[in-house]
Amino acid sequence: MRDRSLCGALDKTALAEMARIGRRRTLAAGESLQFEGDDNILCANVLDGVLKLSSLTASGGAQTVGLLYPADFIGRPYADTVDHDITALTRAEVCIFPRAPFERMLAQNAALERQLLRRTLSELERSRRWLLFVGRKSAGARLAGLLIDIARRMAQTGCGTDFGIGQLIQLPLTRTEMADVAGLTIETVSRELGKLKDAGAIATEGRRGLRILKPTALQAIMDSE
Amino acid sequence: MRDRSLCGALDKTALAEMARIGRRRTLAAGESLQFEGDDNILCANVLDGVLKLSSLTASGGAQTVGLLYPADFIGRPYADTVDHDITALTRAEVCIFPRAPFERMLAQNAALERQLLRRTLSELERSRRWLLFVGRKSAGARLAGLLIDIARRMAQTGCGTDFGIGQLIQLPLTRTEMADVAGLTIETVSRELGKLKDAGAIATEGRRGLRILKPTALQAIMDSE
DNA sequence: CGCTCGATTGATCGCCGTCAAGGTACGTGG
DNA sequence: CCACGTACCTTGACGGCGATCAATCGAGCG
Repeated sequence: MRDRSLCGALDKTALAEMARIGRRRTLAAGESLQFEGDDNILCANVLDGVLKLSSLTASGGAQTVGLLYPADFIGRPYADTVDHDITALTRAEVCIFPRAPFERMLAQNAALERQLLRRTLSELERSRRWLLFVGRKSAGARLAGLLIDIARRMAQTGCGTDFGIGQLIQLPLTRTEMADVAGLTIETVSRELGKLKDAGAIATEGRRGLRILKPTALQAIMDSE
Repeated sequence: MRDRSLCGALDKTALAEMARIGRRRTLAAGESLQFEGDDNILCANVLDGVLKLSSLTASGGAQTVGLLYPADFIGRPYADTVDHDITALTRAEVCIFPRAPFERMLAQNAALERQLLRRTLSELERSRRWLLFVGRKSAGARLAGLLIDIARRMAQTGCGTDFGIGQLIQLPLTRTEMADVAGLTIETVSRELGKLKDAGAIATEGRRGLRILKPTALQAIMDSE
């Protein structure tokens, strides 16, 4: 896993330095690493589990603006305050770096900085693609897109295999959390999941089990409108 | 302006190198610099004018995922293909760098790379904040937010002043383009602008003239729901 | 002055949010 | 192992916001 994370860019001494300033922390599901508005004092790497990046709106509703999987980077170097809440969706493990020494490492290690730049660029791209979804697509399409994205990421994380047809996936999100990502309500999520089941595109197993039975059908729904 | 752009990070020899590989180009309003799916062969800096980053949906509708103002950076180093159309909204001037030599410069110039990293991080943050808007806010709130954002950016660009009450702003977007940014239809944009006028928050002058008469009222609408 | 494209205004419809009532998974304790 | 309770999820009825369809208006240009 190390080679997919930031640390893939590092040589031996840099790795040692990284290990020196970092410390592991385990988060329980629902536990938050930081809140919007906090002083920005840390960066981190996700080692295990899934976390969300979210903001609260005035009316109490939440909008999740990103999901974080193993090997993803957390934090925003050079900023003074934190822009979003970061909360563990599942039990999660992260490797935390205090921001100041981390920035010092960045300054001294061009390879690390380049890696972070690449990562940030592709995160920006992800965010923009999702913006298109939320801005223009129907509830069904958004949900299909979310499921496909989750399935892909979980498969990568799990064991490097592509996600196979009918394989059981453990969803890292509750219905409420899926609604927060997609910009929908929990009721709509439930109904649209029902439709996807009726269409035979997916099957559910308990609250968090999911099987994708017809990837192409699901993709078609995602692309439609 | 140079000190707000990427080039602010450069020393004299680097600036000369940059000038050597870059070439200016003028775009007419509506002209595109690149299209989604193209080979990724260029990066650029916006010198003047406003451009949009957009994607087309299956049904022909467009979603604009970002606006680009003077000093903003265009392009995605390290990627093979282009993710979005880039189109000039107004007559615009850009400074184009072929991607390969630009990446070579990045590799040799840590300060330039750091500057680009900072820029990308804040662009990611902008994108996520807008995601929250599009995901959760009413049509009126989205439009108010868009107007405030445009006013701020245009004021910065224009002459460094904060945007004053009642000052005339030339909108760089048509109604259709505003709709594409906000994820609305042109009719809804028109109606919501009407409401904002009725409320005395703004005044319009011809198609593209805008005055913000009550910034606080506008901000309240933006924050509401 | 007239033409054309963009903007406005009106009428109607449908998706999805809201409110409300069960129903089901899953953990806890007997 | 089963009963129970709670939190999560599903399902239904209804209403409103914004999309869609359609007609008119008006600005800006030749």
